[in-house]
Amino acid sequence: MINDIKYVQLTKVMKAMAHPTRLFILDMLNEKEHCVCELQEQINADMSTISKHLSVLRNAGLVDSRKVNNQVFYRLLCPCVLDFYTCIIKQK
Amino acid sequence: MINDIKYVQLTKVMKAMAHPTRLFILDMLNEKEHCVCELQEQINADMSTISKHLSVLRNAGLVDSRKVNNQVFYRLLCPCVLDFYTCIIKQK
DNA sequence: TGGCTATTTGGCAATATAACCAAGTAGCTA
DNA sequence: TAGCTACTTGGTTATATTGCCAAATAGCCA
Repeated sequence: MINDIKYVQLTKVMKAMAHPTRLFILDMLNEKEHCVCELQEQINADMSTISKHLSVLRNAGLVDSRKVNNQVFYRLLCPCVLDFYTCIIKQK
Repeated sequence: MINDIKYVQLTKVMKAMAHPTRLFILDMLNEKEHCVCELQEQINADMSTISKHLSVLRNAGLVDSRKVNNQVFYRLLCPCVLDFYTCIIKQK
């Protein structure tokens, strides 16, 4: 019951979103795709830290990436996750 | 920007939901309010563990509780969070 | 009051997460 | 090829989360 695929998958997505930097990245990617260095301009952290956050999001299936020359562009796969923002904020 | 109240609150809610047992509890509470011992019947864990999960959910503002005699009944405050389930599952 | 049930809290050990630095890889461009 | 830029990966340390047991609290009921 509690070990249903459903809960395992949902937990993975929730964990991926349970960090302010990653929520911020999702917001940025909702607007348009961005490369890692564009994300870094807005986020005060080491590029390796941002790269690791991105790989958490990708493992959860929330984003995808494509390489263009020596840059890597990330895009949001699941814009529905952002509807959640308004749902939560409204409650407060 | 990244330290906006928005992201802090959202992160709190996401962290609260980022555990299979807590997602399962939210599902159970969506059906109707339940006391801790009813939850325990469905969850293979120590009651103290379940109680701690419930306090995480309460701190995030997702559930509320009321005492009836020597039982404590929990109810879902924010049913909108469950819409998220279908959003995610649909993607897969 | 004493004992029972339901629940919460404290403490601890195991595990997971996060951030940085350093080093590695890949694709330019000179 | 050498050096540069963009990014990822490995390693380490600090911090947070989880789950159990034991003990505390609260409300019955005899």
